[in-house]
Amino acid sequence: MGGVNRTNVGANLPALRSHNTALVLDLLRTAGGDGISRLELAERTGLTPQAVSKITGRLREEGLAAEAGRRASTGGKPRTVLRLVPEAGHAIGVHLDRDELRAVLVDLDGTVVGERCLPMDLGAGAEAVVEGVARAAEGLAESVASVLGVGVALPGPLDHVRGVLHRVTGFPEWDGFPLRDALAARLGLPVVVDKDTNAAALGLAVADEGASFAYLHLGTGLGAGLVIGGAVHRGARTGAGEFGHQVVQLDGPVCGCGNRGCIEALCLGAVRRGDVAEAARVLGVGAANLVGLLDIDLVLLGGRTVASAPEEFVGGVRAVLRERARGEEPVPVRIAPGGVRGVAEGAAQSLLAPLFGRAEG
Amino acid sequence: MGGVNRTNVGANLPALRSHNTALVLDLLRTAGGDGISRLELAERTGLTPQAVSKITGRLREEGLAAEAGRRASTGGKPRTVLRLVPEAGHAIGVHLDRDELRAVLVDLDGTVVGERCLPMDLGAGAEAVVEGVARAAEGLAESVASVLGVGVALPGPLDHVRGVLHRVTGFPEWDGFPLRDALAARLGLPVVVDKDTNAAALGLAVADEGASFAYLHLGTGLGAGLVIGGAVHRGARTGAGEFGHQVVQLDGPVCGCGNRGCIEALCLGAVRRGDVAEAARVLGVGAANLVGLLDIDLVLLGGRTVASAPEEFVGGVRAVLRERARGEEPVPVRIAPGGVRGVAEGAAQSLLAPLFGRAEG
DNA sequence: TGCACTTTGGCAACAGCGTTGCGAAAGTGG
DNA sequence: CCACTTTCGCAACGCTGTTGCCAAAGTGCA
Repeated sequence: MGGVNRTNVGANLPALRSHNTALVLDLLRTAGGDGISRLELAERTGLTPQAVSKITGRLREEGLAAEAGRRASTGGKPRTVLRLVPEAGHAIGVHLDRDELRAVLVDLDGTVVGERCLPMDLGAGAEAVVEGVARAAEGLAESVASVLGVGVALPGPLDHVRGVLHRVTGFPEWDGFPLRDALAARLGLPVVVDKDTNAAALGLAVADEGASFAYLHLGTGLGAGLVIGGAVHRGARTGAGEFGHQVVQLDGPVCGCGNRGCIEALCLGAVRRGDVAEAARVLGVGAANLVGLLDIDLVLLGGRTVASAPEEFVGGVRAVLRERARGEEPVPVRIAPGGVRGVAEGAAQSLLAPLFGRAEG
Repeated sequence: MGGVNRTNVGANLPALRSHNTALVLDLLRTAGGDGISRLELAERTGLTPQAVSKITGRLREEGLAAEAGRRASTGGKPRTVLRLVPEAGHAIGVHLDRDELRAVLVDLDGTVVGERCLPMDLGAGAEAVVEGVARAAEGLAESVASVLGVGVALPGPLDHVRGVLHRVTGFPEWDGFPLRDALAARLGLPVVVDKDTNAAALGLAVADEGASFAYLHLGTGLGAGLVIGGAVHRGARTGAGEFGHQVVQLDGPVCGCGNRGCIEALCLGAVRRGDVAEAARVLGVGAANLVGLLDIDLVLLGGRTVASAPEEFVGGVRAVLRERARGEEPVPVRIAPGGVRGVAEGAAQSLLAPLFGRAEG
């Protein structure tokens, strides 16, 4: 995690403070509108009530937290409920898809408070696209006092750390383009670039803290976002989640990637033939492989193709997982919530994540 | 990490102190016999030289670290080299295989300073096996002042957190046996139970700090130990690493697990037919799937079957990975160092790991 | 041989973290 | 109305890494 977590770096007092502050903010966020009391925060964090009081005191001074009524008494002074002040900060998330641009403005709570959607050809060239994204972001940012930054999600492999695109599938002219720096220079704001499936996974990870799950996205291609222990796993070269080109059929039909028997080729081939049941079965075999390998606790499905026959896909994948579980409780399969805005919302979350101690995987 | 890392728990001063201490100890360990100076420790940890001096001062008082000569001067006072005192602590690692028991005594450095190996039938019943392990451990512990604990590694699924066995493959009588508690009660020492592949992976992870790799073990079965970011990934139910029953051949030959087209069935089938090249190719396809999914940076091979034809297996797996890399630098494939003692050594490391801030994945 | 300079690393004072001790505030229940 | 419970802030505290400073221990040139 960001401050003190999972790193081989020394910790000092400021790091300790920001770690605990982020922890409290995260609990305030997940508590949502119901709020949470100081003593509950103390129990959940393991800190003493006094430490929580100091931390929440600072947060209230900064305007990030506020008192919000009180609980019923249990025989003594009733607990004061605290809540996050969502309007204290905003972030912009942009989903650059092949044919459209969708930008959302979210508050600290993750609630969408503004949205723009316009047609956009990814092949129109870097300058035009950067300008389009910048205009959309500026338009959204106008309505609020300050914006933490802009998260951009798009298909294809890229370098998440340096914010450089590799080979956006079907658009070779983007190869090597430093999207993050170009956009950051144009907007004067922090920018984070991420793969669309990872952004979607991050958005989904906000709800279930500490969970491990896979988000399988079946649209014009097939990809996955992996969340392990609450953090998006991107791998050493940000290339993790290459789910579509997992081989599940030795010497099977040739795939566009050059290999044989990739899930993507088999799955989309079946869809093209109208055999949704077979597509779901192949997807299920891949999902079962993934579940077995990583021992995750949830599989979420999304993407246009899945959306066209959600129940068949969920049912088909679920059947394979149940069969493989051999009597034990199978891993649940669900449609990913969030719909068409999921990727853009997740992209915005990549800016909010550090604030809540959810660092890079 | 243990104290402050990757957890949603609050941190206080003692946690901060133990985190930094563990960090310094870990650097002292990886420096090995060469030692490391205070200023290098400061650079590597990001702490100030003064903080490092205080920490190493405490370690020297406790006998865990010592001065070991000095570096050449660069124009001023030469740096004093510090090193870990390996004899300051020991741990015992036990590898319970189907037909033999191997126990090692290692010091803080991980060096094996004692070993016992005896035939042992896993089917001889819980009491007999526990007693055998206990005697071996006691025999090894005699020679040193104090032992941190005992790590036991064995095949088959188990609950690493609670130390309870599930279904040791081929030995149904072990189902549900609380091995950790039984052994801890018998020995009066902390005990950790782990799957053999995970223990081997942990042992290998000690060398490469922060690395992500997969250890593929091909013996009488096929399993994997996954190390992600320096920590062994066991998954929610300690079931991660089910590599052998990844399906890579839809509707392929039936496997012992009931599915069709599992890597294990295909791979061992080929070995049985004497077709090592095909076995290596199948293993390579599985490895490539894994590399693509997790974007790891290394594949290590081990186990009796691999050891019988190491170059063919490494070459075969490497060929598949190179083909899939499509021109980019392929992920390296190597034989896992450690040999027959690797699992036992890794089991011992699970006791040492917390001391060096390497916590449970 | 001596002196200027560089580098290491310990001593002491310090700021800031969560913790502890304690008491005021704000309820319930007889 | 009073005893009791529970919440929560103030103040003092212990301990962390940090900073300022200086002694120690080398090199290199005159």
